[in-house]
Formats: sequence, structure tokens, C-alpha cells
Amino acid sequence: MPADGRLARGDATRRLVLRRAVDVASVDGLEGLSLGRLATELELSKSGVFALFGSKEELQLATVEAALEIFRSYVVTPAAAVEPGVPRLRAICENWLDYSEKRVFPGGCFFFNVGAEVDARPGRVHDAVAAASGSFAAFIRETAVEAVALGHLTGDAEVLAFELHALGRAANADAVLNGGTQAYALARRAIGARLS
Amino acid sequence: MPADGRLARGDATRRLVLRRAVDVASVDGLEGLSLGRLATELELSKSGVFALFGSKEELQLATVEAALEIFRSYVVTPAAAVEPGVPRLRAICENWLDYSEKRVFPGGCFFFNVGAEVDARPGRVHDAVAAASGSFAAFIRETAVEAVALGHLTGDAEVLAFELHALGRAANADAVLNGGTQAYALARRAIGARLS
DNA sequence: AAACAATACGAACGGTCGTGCTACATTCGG
DNA sequence: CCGAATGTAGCACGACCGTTCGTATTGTTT
Repeated sequence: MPADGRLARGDATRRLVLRRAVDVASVDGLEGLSLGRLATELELSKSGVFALFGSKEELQLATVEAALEIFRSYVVTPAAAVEPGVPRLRAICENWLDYSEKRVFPGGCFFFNVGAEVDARPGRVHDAVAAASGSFAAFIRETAVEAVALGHLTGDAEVLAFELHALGRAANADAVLNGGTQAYALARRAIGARLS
Repeated sequence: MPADGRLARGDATRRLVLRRAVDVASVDGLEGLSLGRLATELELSKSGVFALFGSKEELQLATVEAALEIFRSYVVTPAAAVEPGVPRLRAICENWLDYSEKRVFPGGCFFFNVGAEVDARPGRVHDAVAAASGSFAAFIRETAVEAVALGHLTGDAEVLAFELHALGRAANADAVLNGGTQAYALARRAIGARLS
């Protein structure tokens, strides 16, 4: 069962496809993903890629899942290892800004772009993206609540979490749309003021 | 020249098409706009719609222009009539949140969705969207600078403008993606704290 | 060794896309 | 009133889409 060469090979191709898929989707959206394009770029057959996922929607869902794993490994997991309260809050914001600025995905934050794409369209893809986005928002919120409980901060933790999340996303949006890094500097100043 | 029945008819059809186009694009994006779909929904011929714009890119540019006019009439123009400084800043934020919440465009803020779609793709459409978005950001920034100059507020006007813009967009994003109006309430609380 | 499962392929399907070309009313300027 | 300009329709095109099918290959299981 573990030493199954077929599954191993299939998984390797799957990973290859998904690595490309998340990059494509971060620029052209999940609708801009096309089986033919992926197959051509990776020198695979279109039907082979299709067979790997079963349908375009399944490919989209797998792409969201793959992007979530990358996002977690860059932003959430390292921040979760930092001591609770304001230090962890700072880590979340800084990791996220870095993740956006370094273009872990070439189109900027994957979930920002894809979220805006599917926000007004019902379906399983929408739900998957909303769940991923919501779980990150919850992580910020819980950390903010903790920071207040620990006496690191005063005020409304929910509003603070909303503000921090908003500032990061705005920096990503402005930087990707207009180029330059000025937006990140503005966000860092605003976040710093909120967490001092 | 003014009493040109042909041009009048052409303009009327053009307006008809664009009104639908902005609604479609706010949900499905500028790439989701298709000549065939617009023609079918409006009971026109595909080639007729095509001839009206000359190319899909021209249709997209005209759609952005039409959306900008609607945006201005709802948000910018009424706010520009309010006395400068903090009152005008409040008006901008409140008009914008209303514009998003009332779903002037069915997919939420047109420029938020379309901006995320074209942000990482070069071209004339990208430039048009970036210019529109930038001019609104500049309007907020100038109003914030004025508010500081008038002594209504202290602090960094650029950062403040960035924060206000960020809070509005985040409210739009969360509300459209997850439903409900809680995000607007959070944004209003945060904006109120920033402008008191 | 035989039966089976999974990868990957090439070819083809019906459909939609953007884009031309042609044709025909309608309405204009002279 | 006539020729030109214009709005709109019909039709066909090549390209690409997601999907299906048949098939060769390869690894696993019994």
C-alpha cells in the first residue's frame, strides 16, 4: 500500500500540475486555468491532465487546496510558533506582507485574487475559497482576542483584527496593481501604529 | 449633428449594452464578459454588438468607463459637494460603504473585483482600471491632507487615507464573499475611530 | 503467470469564443 | 430625391474550451 509506484507517479504529476496551476490562477484566476494550457506548458496531454482530476471544478478545488498549503507554510505556521499576544500578531502581519511582497505567487496573494473572482458566484469553489479566507481571518481574530486578554492591548479586538487584515490586503492590492513597494510601507506604518 | 437619429439609436443601444456589461463584469469579471452572452441576453445579434465596439478590448474599456461614471455619480460627486476636511472624509467613506452595501453593482464594488482581475496583467485595460482606482485614492488622500491642514486632525494624512481606503475595500470583500452586513459594521466602527 | 488498476496518450465530440464578411434597412446631407 | 453613411443582422471562419472514448503501457496483486 505505501510503496505503490503508480500512486507515487500519479502524485508526482499531480503536484507538478498543481504547482503550475496555483501560479497561473494567482494571475489569471481559477477561470483562466485551462486544462489545455496547463498540459501544453508542462508538455503533458490534455486528457492526461483531465484524467488526473476528473473535471475542471475538481482541478480548481485541488488548486485552492494546494495554495492553502503554501499559504499556511509561509504565513500561519511560523506565526503560530511565536509567543501569543502582540508578538504573534506582529508576526502574522509581517509574514503576510512578506508573503505578498516576495510574490510567493506571481500575481500577489492567491486568496485575494481568487476571492475577488469567486466572491459573487455560488458553488463549491466559492465555498472552499471562503472557508480558507475565513479561517485565516479567524486566526487573526483569535490572536487579537488573546492579545487583549493578556493585557498587551486595550480596545475592541474584533475591530483591530479587521483593521489589520484590511491593511494587509490593501497593501497587496495597491502594490500589485500599481507596482512599487510604497503600499507596503504605508501598511507597515499603519500596522505599527495599531500595535504600539 | 444633434438630431441625428442614427447616432441617437446607436448611442441608445450602446448604453443598453454597457449597462448590462458593467453588471456582468462586476460578477464575472471583464474576461467573463462575452459578446455572445450580452447579445443573447439583450436579444441583439452578436455581430451587432461587436460592430458597436470594434473589439472585445474596446468593449472592456468602454465598460470600465461606464462603471467609472456610475461610481463617480454615487460616491465622488456627492462627497465633493460636502465641506472640506473631516466632514468630506466622512461623506466619502459613508457614500462608498453605501455604494458597496446597496449593491449598485450586483457583485459589489466594480473596481474592487475588476482591479483584482487585471492587477497582474499588463495592457490597456489594466491601465484604465489602475487610473480609475488611483484617481479615487488620490481624492481620499487630498481630502485627508486638507483635513490635517484645516486642523481637523493630526497625524500622517497619507497613512490615514490608506487606512480609510483599506477599511472600505475590506468590508466590501468580506461582505460579498461571506454574505451578511457585519463587515460593514466593523468598517464603520474602525472608520469612526479614525475620524473622531 | 494472470488479472487488475492506474498513468498517460491521441483523436474526436459539441460548444463558445472573438472576429471577419456580406446584406439590408434606415436616415442623413446635398 | 439620390447617393452616402450608419446601425443591425446573418453567416462562416479558426481557435480554444471541457469532456469522452479507445488504447498502449506500466506497476500491483493474487
